[in-house]
Amino acid sequence: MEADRIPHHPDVRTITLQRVLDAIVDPVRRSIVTQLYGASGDIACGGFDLPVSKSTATHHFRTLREAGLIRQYYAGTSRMNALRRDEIDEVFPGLLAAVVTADRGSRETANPPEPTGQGLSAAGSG
Amino acid sequence: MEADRIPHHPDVRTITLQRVLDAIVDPVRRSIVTQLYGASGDIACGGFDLPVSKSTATHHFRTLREAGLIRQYYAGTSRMNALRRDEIDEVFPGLLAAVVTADRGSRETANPPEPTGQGLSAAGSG
DNA sequence: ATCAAAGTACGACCGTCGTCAAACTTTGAT
DNA sequence: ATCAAAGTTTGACGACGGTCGTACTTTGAT
Repeated sequence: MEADRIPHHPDVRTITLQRVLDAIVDPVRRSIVTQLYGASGDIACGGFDLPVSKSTATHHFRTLREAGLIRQYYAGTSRMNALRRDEIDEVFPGLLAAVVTADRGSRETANPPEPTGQGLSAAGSG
Repeated sequence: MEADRIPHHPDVRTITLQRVLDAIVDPVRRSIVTQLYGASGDIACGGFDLPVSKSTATHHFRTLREAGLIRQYYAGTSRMNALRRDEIDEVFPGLLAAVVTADRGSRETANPPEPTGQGLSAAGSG
């Protein structure tokens, strides 16, 4: 049956700052949020670049959903993820934008991918 | 000796988003930040309203300091705490403001002090 | 009907973190 | 010199959470 295929999503009024922070404090989950924030549309669970196993990823998506940060729905066998951007911004103005902006900046300087190479292509940092 | 009385403070350039979020995700520490944000000046460790023991408070202040969120200095036997507001806003624009704003709103609706009687009288329970 | 793909659910493991009490240090007042 | 106030340090404890592998479910294609 497809009963539990419609997971529970918290109402926007029941979203708490504590849960939102608990969600985005994890680097994997924050990466998911950042990827969704910059994407043009929704993304399937398998469409993210994540350094964890599938079962762990499921755990993270569930945490994000229960915190109220994402909305999940099925499309075939794929589970799509949508960022609840406007709703979050309604209850916590500026929070998501500030975190995503900070996160993007952090990833620039955090993953120095061994510039051993001679690649001059787009080495622009700044 | 007063050597270790000058605790280490990270340079603003070494402040990371991960540490900042790890710091403010804890409700006690976030409360400290919020109180500092709304204060007119610096506050001694003992000047905060915190629901934990002194040793635990020390631990939280240290975490905040090492994350780069506060600056600590002595004034007699009291250790003063200053929010590194401008510096944080420089590296993570809007983050502190968004979190503090959200936190204030949360505390409003988080401690419903038994609104049983819609009385205008402050039902002080403490 | 069969099979592969995409996720989920369930335990288990283990490190981290928040918590406290007790002992200690430094400072300032008497 | 003595004492109190303000924090710190240390060690211990317990809970929570991120991780994985395995088994399972649902869907869509053959």
